[in-house]
Amino acid sequence: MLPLDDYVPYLLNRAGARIAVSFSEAVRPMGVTLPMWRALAALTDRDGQTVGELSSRTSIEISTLSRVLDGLQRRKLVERKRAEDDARVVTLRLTPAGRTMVRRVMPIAERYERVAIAGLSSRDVATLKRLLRALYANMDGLAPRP
Amino acid sequence: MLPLDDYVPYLLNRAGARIAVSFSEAVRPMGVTLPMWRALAALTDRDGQTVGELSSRTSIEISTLSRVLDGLQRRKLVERKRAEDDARVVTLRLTPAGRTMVRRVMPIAERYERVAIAGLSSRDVATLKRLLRALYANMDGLAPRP
DNA sequence: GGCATATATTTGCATTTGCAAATATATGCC
DNA sequence: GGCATATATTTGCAAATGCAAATATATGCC
Repeated sequence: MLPLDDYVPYLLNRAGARIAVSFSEAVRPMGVTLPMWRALAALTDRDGQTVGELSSRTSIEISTLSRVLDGLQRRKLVERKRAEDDARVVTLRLTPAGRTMVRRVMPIAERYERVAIAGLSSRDVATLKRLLRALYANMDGLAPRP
Repeated sequence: MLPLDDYVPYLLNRAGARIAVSFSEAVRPMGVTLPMWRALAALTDRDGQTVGELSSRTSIEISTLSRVLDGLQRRKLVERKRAEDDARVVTLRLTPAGRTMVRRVMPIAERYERVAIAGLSSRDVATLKRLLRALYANMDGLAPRP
């Protein structure tokens, strides 16, 4: 039997959790949480996503995301608007303040990326990203059925 | 600026969270949660650890772990005992029922390991483990100061 | 057009979490 | 030995989470 710290799922969660805790602490002074940052970053990638799209993209559970959006909206970083073509969906847009916040937090995110991969060759980094995507995809079939 | 899904911290959390959710679901019928399983597995590696040791080893926050242990003790899978030499610490031991539970859950854990790394060469798996350990170590300096 | 069914989002509620305070014991110093 | 300080664990409490139910809107069929 493998010791706990030879299991990929454990190693993965352990590393992920540590980075998450550390990054959260770093951005707290700016008044954003990690899920908030994920939402802001994903909206920077593509503005005007719906709540459902953003949920898939960020892997934030949709009811949790709804409340994260409450916070972002209250702080006027994000705008919610019922879509014109399909009023079941709500589209999300960064406000100018939201974009400013992204510009302020981005350097921290980049610093954490750099710290995380410090000492790894760029080849290693490429491999790591590839493997993490593969792992995620591998779990597709086993995810809770909708 | 990188899109969200090129950031290592994001890829890491995403993959880790998906495996965690899926595994949790798989072991729920046996009445164990993921943190419970981690504790049981770590105690299988080495019996008689203290609560603090187990907390570091599993990366479960110590007050959370204390409550996880409440559950494991209530279900008679783990025994708590004040250490004889230093009565500040509590040592933890698997009961026979605890060992039985480990034997029952182990195949599921092994299946998840296999599914996670499906399609990866054994070289890739070795690389992945090495990189995940490196990442974890890299965050050492940035972790919240004690 | 009106009703039944489908999809998207939010809200209610119970559970889990983590920090900080409380408790228990140990060690060092007088 | 007794008190001050240090270490280990548990408990109180508030915040975050996820599931399921409630709400809002759409679509298909008659």
